[in-house]
Amino acid sequence: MATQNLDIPKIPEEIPSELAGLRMTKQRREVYSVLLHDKDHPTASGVFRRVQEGLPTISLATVYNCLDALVEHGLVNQVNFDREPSRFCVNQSPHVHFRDEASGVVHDIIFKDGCKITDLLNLPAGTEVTDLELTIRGKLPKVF
Amino acid sequence: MATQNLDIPKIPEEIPSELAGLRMTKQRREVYSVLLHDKDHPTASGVFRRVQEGLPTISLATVYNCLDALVEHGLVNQVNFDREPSRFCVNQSPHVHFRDEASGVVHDIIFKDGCKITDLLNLPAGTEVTDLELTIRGKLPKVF
DNA sequence: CTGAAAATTAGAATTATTCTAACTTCACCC
DNA sequence: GGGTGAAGTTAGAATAATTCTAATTTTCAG
Repeated sequence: MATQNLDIPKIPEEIPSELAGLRMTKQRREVYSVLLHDKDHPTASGVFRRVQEGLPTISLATVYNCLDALVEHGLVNQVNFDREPSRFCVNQSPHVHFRDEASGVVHDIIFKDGCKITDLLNLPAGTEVTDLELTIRGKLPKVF
Repeated sequence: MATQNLDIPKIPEEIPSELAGLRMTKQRREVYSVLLHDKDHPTASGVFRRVQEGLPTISLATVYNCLDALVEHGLVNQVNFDREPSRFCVNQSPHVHFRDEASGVVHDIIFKDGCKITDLLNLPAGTEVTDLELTIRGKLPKVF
């Protein structure tokens, strides 16, 4: 099942030796780099396959470790659709994930300016939201 | 003397023999009944444990089958938090799931009147939304 | 350089879920 | 009621994403 992104990504030339307090080992750098280049929400195995091209000796466990570390430090988002394998994308401006049922493609959807989802909800006053995940399934219009 | 109340059905006396086009076998009825009674988003194993009290011979596979059937027919919602085991609740008015990080408890949160989440999103005009899942993590205020 | 801490690795273990194949129950028709 | 085919249930095996373990390698501070 392929995925793709509606936005055109910009790729930083160089990843520094430390990011967000996370030491950038060559494995982590390669994993992060794969996600920066291919913004199509790959699974851990997908990342593994691509990273192997540059680092043939890397292990799947390391890919999981690296993804965990990157997610932990806020550099990467972990996206879950139902119980399917987790998918990963670089963390950008807040966005939600839309899966087109016809093609299976996952698109990033951004909010309209100034819109906050929690404004719509009857949350108790004073509730502190630390994380929020919205996934949508549907059909895109013909033109897409 | 034999006990006399073994086949008296639990809680909602009148779950009909068919619901939403789904034949209500005694296993499905019991699973549904558990979810109607305990609205705390149990996992499949949790449902299994509770259903066993009334139907000691039921198998875990059947619980999964029943939950699938109930979800398929729109009577039950399947809720996924990250990669944790799926949780289940009876389908009611549209709501989102809030997990309190302090207690781990999952709360149902309803929308404010007239609010539609898709109004906030830059979806291509004409996009048809078939399903939508919003999960939130956070901390409730002290008073809760 | 050296020792400790952190990271990586291969493979085993875990676990929620699905599959399989045999058995049972059900609904319908005679 | 009894026969029949479909639907549902069951126990146990299989699957697969992820995590764990224990051993090795790399990194960094002193």
